[in-house]
Amino acid sequence: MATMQRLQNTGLELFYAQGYYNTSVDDILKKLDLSKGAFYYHFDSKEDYFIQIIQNLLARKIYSTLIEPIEGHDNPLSLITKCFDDAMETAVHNEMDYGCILSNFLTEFNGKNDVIMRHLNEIVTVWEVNLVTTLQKGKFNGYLDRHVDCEAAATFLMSSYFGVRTLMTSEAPSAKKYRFMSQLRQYFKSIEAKPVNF
Amino acid sequence: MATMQRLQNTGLELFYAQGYYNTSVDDILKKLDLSKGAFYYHFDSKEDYFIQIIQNLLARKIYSTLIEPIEGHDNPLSLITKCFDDAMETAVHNEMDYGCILSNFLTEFNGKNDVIMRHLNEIVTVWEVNLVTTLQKGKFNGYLDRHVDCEAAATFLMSSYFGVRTLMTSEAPSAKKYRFMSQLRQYFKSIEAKPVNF
DNA sequence: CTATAAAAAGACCATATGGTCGGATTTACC
DNA sequence: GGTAAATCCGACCATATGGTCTTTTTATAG
Repeated sequence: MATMQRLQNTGLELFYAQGYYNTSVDDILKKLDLSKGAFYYHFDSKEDYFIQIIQNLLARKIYSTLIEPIEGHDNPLSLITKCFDDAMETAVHNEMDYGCILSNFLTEFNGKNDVIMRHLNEIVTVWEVNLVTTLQKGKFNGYLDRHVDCEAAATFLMSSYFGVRTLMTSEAPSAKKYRFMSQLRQYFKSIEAKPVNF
Repeated sequence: MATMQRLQNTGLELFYAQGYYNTSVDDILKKLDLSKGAFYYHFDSKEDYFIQIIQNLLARKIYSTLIEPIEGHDNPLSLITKCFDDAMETAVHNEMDYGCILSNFLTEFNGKNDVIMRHLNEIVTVWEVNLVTTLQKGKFNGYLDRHVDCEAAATFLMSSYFGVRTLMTSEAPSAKKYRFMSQLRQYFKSIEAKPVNF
């Protein structure tokens, strides 16, 4: 694999596990047995490096785990349920889980680096737009109650997902997942299309 | 005010705004116009310093904003609604909001410092226990449907609150708050006690 | 084989960091 | 006023950090 790819992959790994500010360029170089020269040949700075990681790896990761799985013409509530369930199951089985990578970086860079924040927010927006669209389509197709505010539902879903991933990192992730999912279904039941009365 | 108090207050401020790893002891000292000697006279290390801040300031802060407001014999769903609304309103009006301080530190220290994580998790547990107790009492008093899983509801509430505070930091906090609250009420409607059929 | 450019090495630099330590200064108390 | 303890100062240290620069290696085309 090309050096540039290895650098980005290992960078994302370490930044996710240890945080951006708590991970030095030397840490990454040591892990790959590379030199400073190799690094600064491919990237202008640590910040430039991270931005490329965001665009090349993080964006795709979020897309493949949170966006693509909810596309389709089925009941969006079922798709979202399965999507969240799968994502959390991966986290549970990952002995070293550090929460939702996107949420973590949002927390780390908020108020500290506007450039990086813009890139992260772009990803958040893509997710949000996709969620809203999916919910609206679901409403149109008769899966959701027609009174549902899809923007609000999307915000609520994103919030709860970010939060539960944070909570899961501290204690009893499996129990947290189970409890979360049960209440997510409860919430979904309250916004799904009501059977028509004859 | 005593030097030790000033150090702790300013420390919490800066750690919240910039993160623990991204804030140096010198940063805090400069802001207070104090010297290294003063700092290391009162604290053994940066870590010891932070732990004292957690116990003296963070724990109280969480208690006064998230725990104490939901104590009482009224409808717990109303109390929680008002508590979250107030907390988020404070965040909205704070031009420089960095999210839920507890959630942020959980994210920053997860997998990096077990000692600090234990202290943070203790606070999380206190909050959780209080939420569960309040909900159970509410069920006993006929405010909640008798089928509600109170542990699950507490997890769901904590998750969504952590998450929405993170989301609010990135864009349109006021809109996010409004949307979140509307869906929180929706969820609450689905777990409140159902009127009895005659 | 050689010329050329891409890729990588690694010594070096300025600055920042957490932490130490001997001494100065302030405070409390007799 | 004198004394001892509490408080604070700031120079100093070892190490770490992001980044630069020159040199060497590697690959590739003619």
